Amino acid sequence: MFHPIVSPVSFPDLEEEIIRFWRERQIYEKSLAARSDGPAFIFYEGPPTANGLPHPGHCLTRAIKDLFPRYKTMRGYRCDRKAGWDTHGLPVEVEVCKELGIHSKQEIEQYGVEPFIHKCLDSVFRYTRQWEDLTERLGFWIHLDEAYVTYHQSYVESVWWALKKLFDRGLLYQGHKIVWWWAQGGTALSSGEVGQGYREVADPSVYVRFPLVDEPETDLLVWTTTPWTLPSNQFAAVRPDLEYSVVRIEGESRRLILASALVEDIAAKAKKEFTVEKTLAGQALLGRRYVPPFDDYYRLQGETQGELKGGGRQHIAWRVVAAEFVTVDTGTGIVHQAPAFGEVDYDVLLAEQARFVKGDVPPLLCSVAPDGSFTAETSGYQGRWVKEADKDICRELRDRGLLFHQEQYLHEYPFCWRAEEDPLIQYPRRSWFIRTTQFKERMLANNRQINWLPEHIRDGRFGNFLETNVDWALSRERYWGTPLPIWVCEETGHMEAVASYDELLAKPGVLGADVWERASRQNPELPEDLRIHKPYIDAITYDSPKAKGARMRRVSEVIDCWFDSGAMPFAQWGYPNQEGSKRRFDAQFPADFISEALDQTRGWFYSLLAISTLLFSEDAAEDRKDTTTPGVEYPHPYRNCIVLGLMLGEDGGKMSKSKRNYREPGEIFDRYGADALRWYFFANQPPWTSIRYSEQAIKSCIPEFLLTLWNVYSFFVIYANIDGFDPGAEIAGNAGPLDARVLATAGPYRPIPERGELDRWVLSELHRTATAVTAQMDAYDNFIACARLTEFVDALSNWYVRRSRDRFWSSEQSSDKADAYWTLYECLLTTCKLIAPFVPFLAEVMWRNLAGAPFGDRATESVHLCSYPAGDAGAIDEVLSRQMALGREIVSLGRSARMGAKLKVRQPLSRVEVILADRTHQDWLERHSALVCDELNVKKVEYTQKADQYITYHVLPDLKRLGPRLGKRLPALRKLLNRADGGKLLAELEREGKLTFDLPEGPVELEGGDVQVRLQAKEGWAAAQGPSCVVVLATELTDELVAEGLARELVRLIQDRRKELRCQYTDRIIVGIVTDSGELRAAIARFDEYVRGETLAVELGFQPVPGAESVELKVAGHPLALSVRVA
RNA sequence: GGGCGCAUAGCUCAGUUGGUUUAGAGCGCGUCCCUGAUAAGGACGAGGUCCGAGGUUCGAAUCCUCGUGCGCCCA
Repeated sequence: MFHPIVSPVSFPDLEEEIIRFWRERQIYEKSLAARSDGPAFIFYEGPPTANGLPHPGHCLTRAIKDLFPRYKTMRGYRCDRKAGWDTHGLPVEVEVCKELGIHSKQEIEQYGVEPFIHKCLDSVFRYTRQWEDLTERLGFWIHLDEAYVTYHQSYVESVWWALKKLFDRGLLYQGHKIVWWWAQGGTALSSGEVGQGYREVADPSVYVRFPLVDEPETDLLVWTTTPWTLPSNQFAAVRPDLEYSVVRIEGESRRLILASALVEDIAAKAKKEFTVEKTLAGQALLGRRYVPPFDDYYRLQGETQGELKGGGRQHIAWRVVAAEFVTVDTGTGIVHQAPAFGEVDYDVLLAEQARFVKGDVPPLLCSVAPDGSFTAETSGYQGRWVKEADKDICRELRDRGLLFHQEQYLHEYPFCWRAEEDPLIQYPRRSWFIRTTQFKERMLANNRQINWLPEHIRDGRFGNFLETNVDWALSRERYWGTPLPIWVCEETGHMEAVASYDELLAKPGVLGADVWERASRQNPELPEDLRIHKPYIDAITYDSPKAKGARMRRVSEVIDCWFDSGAMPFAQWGYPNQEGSKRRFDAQFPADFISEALDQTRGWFYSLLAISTLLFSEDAAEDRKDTTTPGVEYPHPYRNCIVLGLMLGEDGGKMSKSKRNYREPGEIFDRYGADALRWYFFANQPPWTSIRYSEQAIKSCIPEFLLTLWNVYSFFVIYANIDGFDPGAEIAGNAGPLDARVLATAGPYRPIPERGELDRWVLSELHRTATAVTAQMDAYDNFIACARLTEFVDALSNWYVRRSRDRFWSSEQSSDKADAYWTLYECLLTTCKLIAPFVPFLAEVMWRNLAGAPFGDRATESVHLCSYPAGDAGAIDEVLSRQMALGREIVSLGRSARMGAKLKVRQPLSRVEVILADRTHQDWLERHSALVCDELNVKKVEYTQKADQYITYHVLPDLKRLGPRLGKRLPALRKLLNRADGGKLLAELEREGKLTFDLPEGPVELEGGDVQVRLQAKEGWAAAQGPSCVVVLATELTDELVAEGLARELVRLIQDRRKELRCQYTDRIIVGIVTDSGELRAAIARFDEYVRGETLAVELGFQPVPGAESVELKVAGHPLALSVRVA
């Protein structure tokens, strides 16, 4: 006996049961153990941050991350799944600040770094519980209790190991980074924060004269929107290939130089008359020296020259340089360069610095203090907030005759998102960099080997990003993060990187470890891992090897938390410090599969690739002083990467809590279940398209797929139980996975070729589906795989079961009936396995009943422990498949024709004629006439060859074949074929075996394969046409047919009545029909046996049934009173 | 401003290396069927200037260019 199915089904309740089952029986662990000898399929978990609640977007990521490991496991791979948590970084600090009601760094320091760090730690795992619940409820199998955690000492030490490697190879260096700086708060803002604060403001737009040194009567006309940066001017940039003009201004002796393209514009703006004296290329301006508007620096260094690497000497600043970014869209074509206050300006400085020999390089001039006020180097403005000084600077320039023109300029400018009135400024900060640019080509080569899904990521977004690689700005002037493990000698500046806490404590004269020990004694709850964090780690100092008595102190920075996550391939094992980590790392590198959303392109996808390329590339060996880590072939550290689209809210906008445009995951699970959500993710769109959250779409997955399959399963169980179909009794011993081989040992299980066509057909479709799904999943295409599964379940339900229903109902125990059971049983068992990775709960529920109920311990405990059915291509019967499809098409067309003629299916018809475009399968169809008759309720099917009365023939060229052969002659041929009589052409083709046409450029010969025949039904017939045939109905009705139609109508009414009376399936009834219609009475009398048989009526009379309620009804317009009661 | 992607039915989306004739699916809508899978199920139908404009080609939803709109990333 199978367990009876409770109706209506509640998928969420069933799923909860399965979760308990998996947990109690440790099915996940068993699924791993069962493949312990299998090849490895390596999966990396991109660590989420648990300091916020998960939303449906996270469900998508986690569902995809579950799907492929499950699939691969069933395919025999061993797929360990180690969870991970990202715990460091600015978002955590921001959360804590919100909680404390503070925001500047100064306020954090006032609050105290130590308690602040403790708060960060608390915050990190605030929502872990919700994440873990979600993970389990979604059916995401992953080892949560063995998760790697980025703040753990072992993890941090791995990161340190990597950083030390880079440091020792000279790949870690200090430089300046121009950041968006919140001067009032004393902190840099991340790009995300900056993006939030853009507002449109009016800033001064000034055109300033820079007189040339060697031609004092001529000025460069320079444009800027930040007058306060002028005191820090170092260069003026032009584009060498642009044309510049020297112009004389009406009524003035001085001349101006500006881009030719802008002469008219600027003359108009200044309302002056310009006369172009001569033009010259930007190239000719390069190297020309000018006098900057403010001379605090110029006074001291204006004449300073430095030695060039290529030989010769040049002035270090205040001359014209080349820059590609110069445009003539705005400004003057000559751009003021203050490298301290602009990223592109800074790049210009770096390029200049690179030209000079060490010691002579141009310095970075910065006349602004970190608090945004001018320093003493800007006499006259010292102490003033720069933005506020703009006006006075402009006034001074005008007074000194240097301001050529001034206007207002509307543009987007960032403000601090926490202090709306504070504009941000670009400002240079000392920062640590990783020399990734040196590895650009290797990263690109590595990237080329990665299988990106979708493909365009490789050369598109990600490839482009790598092409424009800049050195990784690693350090952050923050508190909660992996401390940069570099100690500096306070006297000599000598630096050392440290790779572990023990290594640090082993340094000579080490001091300060007691700070942690004291804190730990005071508060024993603090995890040991904190000792490697700020502020405790900062307290640790040791003797400098370079200067007696001097101390080595740690730099103050922490690192970018993207480096943390990018280090996970080795850091998750604590490599190389932890016991056994080398073995684990080697065995789990590189990953076969990772997946995250598109926003990780510059995040995790990059950090993984960059770190791996720098540390582990085969050809990186030349840059390494040691060879302890073996080089690895590309690609690494991941081979296949599905880049998920972003998930949008119900309204198409960003998912947002306040807009309530999505539902909490927990609620989705309770209403529809995890399988519905998973199927919605997998089956509704390729994973890389952006996906709009749609509750309706999630809901509709249930009837579209889950419930359809469930109904087939339910149908099977109901009748198997009624009939006593018991596979457990027919199969001896261990039944294991109940695959075809095991089923074949059952006595009544007949070899497939001996079974009926419908059985052979559905089993062929089953193998076709399994083969296709496996191929698609191997190619990481879950969407197409799901489409195949949907098609199969539809075919199983709406064709196989529907066509087989009476076989299950028949009362005799025939071999045909047994075939039906064994066929459907096999289909359901295999389908369970096929859908298991996608909808693991439903698959398990069905498996536990279909296999577990009859076999108990003799069957595999869980469907997830079974092997995935890869399908047998040899078991696919293409011919039968085509034949059945034709049969279904004929039926469909027949119904369409009935619709057109308004002849309901209940009205029997005498005949249907089918005209096939291609008669290859006509014999087969003729042998299956019964099927068509039954479906269409007709007495006879005829396959007509000469059907000129019903249809016209069109002979069409097979374009794919003829296109390449005929080329430009094709349109003429098409015209000819179009005009010709199709019937005659066909006759000729049949007679001659070929068709010959005279085209303008010579004759053309076509054979049968070059043309396709299309049929078109003529007007005036109850006909319908499809791609391969036309179906024509005989519409004339005899009295006999009408009577039978009436009888069928009556049967329906009686069945309705049975249902209203809540009759059991097996109840016999007594029926009375009172009617004045002679026609109806005649029909009943004529089809008495039929009506009684269908309705299980033991009596069928024309009198009211005593004791039964009589209901007034109509059949085809004939009124009647119907009384029914159980016999 | 730059890069990447997207634009197909009322809605959500497919559309495989270009193949013209009838461009598909689901939902929704309309008409109907079935009533022994039954608080289900099914059939049929209507609905499209494939964003716009050029181009390549015998042939373009598909390839190219430009434009428009939207999204993401970066400035």
